[in-house]
Amino acid sequence: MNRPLRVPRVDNRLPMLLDEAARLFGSQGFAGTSIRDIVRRVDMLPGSLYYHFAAKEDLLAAVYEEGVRRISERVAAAIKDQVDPWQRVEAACVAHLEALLEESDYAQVVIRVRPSDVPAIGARLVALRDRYERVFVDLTDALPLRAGTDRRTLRLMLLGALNWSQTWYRPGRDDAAAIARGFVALLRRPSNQE
Amino acid sequence: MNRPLRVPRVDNRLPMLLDEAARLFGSQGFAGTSIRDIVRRVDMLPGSLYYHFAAKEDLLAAVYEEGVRRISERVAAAIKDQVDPWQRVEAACVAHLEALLEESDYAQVVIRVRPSDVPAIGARLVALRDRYERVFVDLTDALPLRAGTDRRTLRLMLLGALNWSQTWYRPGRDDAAAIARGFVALLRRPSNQE
DNA sequence: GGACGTAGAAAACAAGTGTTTGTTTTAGTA
DNA sequence: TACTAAAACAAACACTTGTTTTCTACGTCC
Repeated sequence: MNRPLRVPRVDNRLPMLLDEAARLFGSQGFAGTSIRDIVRRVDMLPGSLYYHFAAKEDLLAAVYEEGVRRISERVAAAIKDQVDPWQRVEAACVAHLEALLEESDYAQVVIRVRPSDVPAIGARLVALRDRYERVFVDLTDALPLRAGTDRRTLRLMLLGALNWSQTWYRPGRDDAAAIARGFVALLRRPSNQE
Repeated sequence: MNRPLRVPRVDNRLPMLLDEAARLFGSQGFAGTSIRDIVRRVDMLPGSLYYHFAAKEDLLAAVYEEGVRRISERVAAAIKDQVDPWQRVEAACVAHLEALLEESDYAQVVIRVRPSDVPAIGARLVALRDRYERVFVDLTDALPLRAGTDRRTLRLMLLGALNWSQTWYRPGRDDAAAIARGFVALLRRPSNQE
């Protein structure tokens, strides 16, 4: 009979390890971050990481998965109370961007790291990201749009603009929620004057 | 009297070297590409690269600069004949995206590589990119928009959506020009039905 | 109290990294 | 023919990379 109860030790540094990995993968990318970079701040030796993960890629997969979990959670909580389709989209975008820019290193990894950069687990990462973005498919499908408007294009434009903001956003100067609302407003209200 | 004319050799492989560097930096990033990766396909030895460039970063700088030059050229040619502000923006976006997705490996590098990933030349890269994007500042400033519309937000949204398309675009399935026109149309015409 | 799983330390491994150094080949010039 | 610069070769440099192996302290459970 196998043992269902595994008792973790109190001095377990795995959480710290994941946090640091998220911080570095998110800011320097996968190839730009070495295992020694990660373990250094956790006061661990390089080899010790391999007790928790079989390979560097698996560490990334764990961080990436946690990142998807955290964004999904934030977005789900944000749209829960909204009923108006446009307000639901706006709430989701604000939550997405706040998680991405101001809250979680884990979320940054999801946006920053390209699955194609890590062939060994690329398919897994794509599946995770697709599963998350399905929320936005539903949200944009519910929008009352003029006939002929391409909903896929609208969704790709919105998510693209949000995700790219990671490259120019500077904390203090910019405000994540304001940016997200600004993008949604541009799609919702006409900008032209014809 | 010294000789201003230096005759380059005919078997000079520098152009091939730059092409290959652009291809790899664009598809695998800076840290993800080794010097041996680059020189291999050009039938060169690692050390020979250092006759042309003092460091790996300088090779990237050369590729990046050429990338900016190529996109700028394409965009300038595209807007030259247009007079209507919205059509100028559309032409610029189509040219930007076609260069980025279908034409030039060099252009991909400009979008793919983050200046912060290469601290040694980061400031130079930022300056180059800023200089290019100034075209879009002028283009969006000329748009006839309703009072109160934030032009910076509009520009960041447009460029962000375009640049991010690099992550999901697949040749054959997608069409760069159509994507660009779709994005511009969403900003130009109202999508809602209020 | 012996067995066992946890969470690492310690040290090394082979392969790969950017780079340097001395030398060679090629070709135009005086 | 002698000289010089261009462009690369050949081989190594010191260091970093991801990973493996062996050993050890600690707590839990029968």
